[in-house]
Amino acid sequence: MRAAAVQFSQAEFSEVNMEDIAAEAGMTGAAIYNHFPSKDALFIATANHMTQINLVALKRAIESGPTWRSGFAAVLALFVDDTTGWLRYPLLTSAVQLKMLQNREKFDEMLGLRREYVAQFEGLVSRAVAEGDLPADVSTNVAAELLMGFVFNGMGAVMSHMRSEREIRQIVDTASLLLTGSVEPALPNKLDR
Amino acid sequence: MRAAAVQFSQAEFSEVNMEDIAAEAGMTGAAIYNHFPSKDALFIATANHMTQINLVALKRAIESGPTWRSGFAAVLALFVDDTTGWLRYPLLTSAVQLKMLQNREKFDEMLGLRREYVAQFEGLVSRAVAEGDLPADVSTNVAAELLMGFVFNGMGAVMSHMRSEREIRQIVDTASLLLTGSVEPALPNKLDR
DNA sequence: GTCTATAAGGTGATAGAC
DNA sequence: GTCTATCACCTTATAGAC
Repeated sequence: MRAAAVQFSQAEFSEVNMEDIAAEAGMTGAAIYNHFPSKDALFIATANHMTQINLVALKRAIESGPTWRSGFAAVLALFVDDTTGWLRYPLLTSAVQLKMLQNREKFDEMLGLRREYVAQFEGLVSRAVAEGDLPADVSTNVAAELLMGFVFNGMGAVMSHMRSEREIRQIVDTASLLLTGSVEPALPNKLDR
Repeated sequence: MRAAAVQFSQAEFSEVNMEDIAAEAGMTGAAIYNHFPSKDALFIATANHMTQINLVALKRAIESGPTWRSGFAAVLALFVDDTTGWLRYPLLTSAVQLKMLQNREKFDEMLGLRREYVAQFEGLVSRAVAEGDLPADVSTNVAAELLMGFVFNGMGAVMSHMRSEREIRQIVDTASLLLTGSVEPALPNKLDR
């Protein structure tokens, strides 16, 4: 699945062939079929694995801060260290979204995970409203979808162009500035190390 | 090119075949080769066309407002009416970015256009600094890349899930709220109608 | 400028030996 | 569980009639 993630994050689904993935994993294409019944199944298993692992980190980060700002800063901080080892595949994340829209049946588990992501961001938005940083009449769902899109798709797109550690830290700090109005250090995360 | 844009915005490059595009345009696959020498060339021509048209609208929108907030609001307002007719292809935009990263030589014209987009957003950021809404030590380039990513990739991803006119208006208003702190009506644009 | 027919090349998946 | 060999299918692109 790691080899698949690497390949699927560098080219679109149809352009990645089983030989490429197998080579990355040190075997031949046919051997993959001892572990996954099809290319589709490998893609879905990999995407679900990545999404599940990152969901746990997302939940912990959001719960870690006393204010919505610090919680959100902790979410952004995940990308600096790639805490889970599965956060640096933004193009794979986009590919999953595209295929999910095209084929909702095959991606029912992914759709459930996506709803959990949105729920996490909805919690963040609710806290921002309670703390007086967003008006009470904001649509919690739309604001949550947007925050999630800003982080995973927007920031992800920028990180595709700028990949050095220094640049990623700058991207994260600037995103925090644009979205929360300040660069708040993600203290709880740092204590984890 | 319109037919190609429709198809390329609904599935990834390799999953769209020439017959699909031709059918959308009312011909057979072979006929396309009287207009474009290859599938790649058709994709690039379509992407460049879309990008150029939207760049003109982006420039006008950014220049239209007295403050950076109103300029940015005008940019967001473009998506409500799809002023150019070429703004509702967010998945095509993402696909272009992926292929551009993979094959920089073939996309040299697109890379030039992308730099012009960034320059437009850099102007917006500079004005925000001058107006005291962003600190002077912000990286103009990174902030501009992020704003662009938030709008085209972040908001685009949300619009892929919510496509009704009402939802798009709500997405745009909420994005304005999250990124500028207020929902500012894009007056100059409205006067254009 | 569009069509039908087809060549040429690549890929997912399977069979069967080890 | 991995390999080699191969099948079956699909797609881009071209040839040549109209």
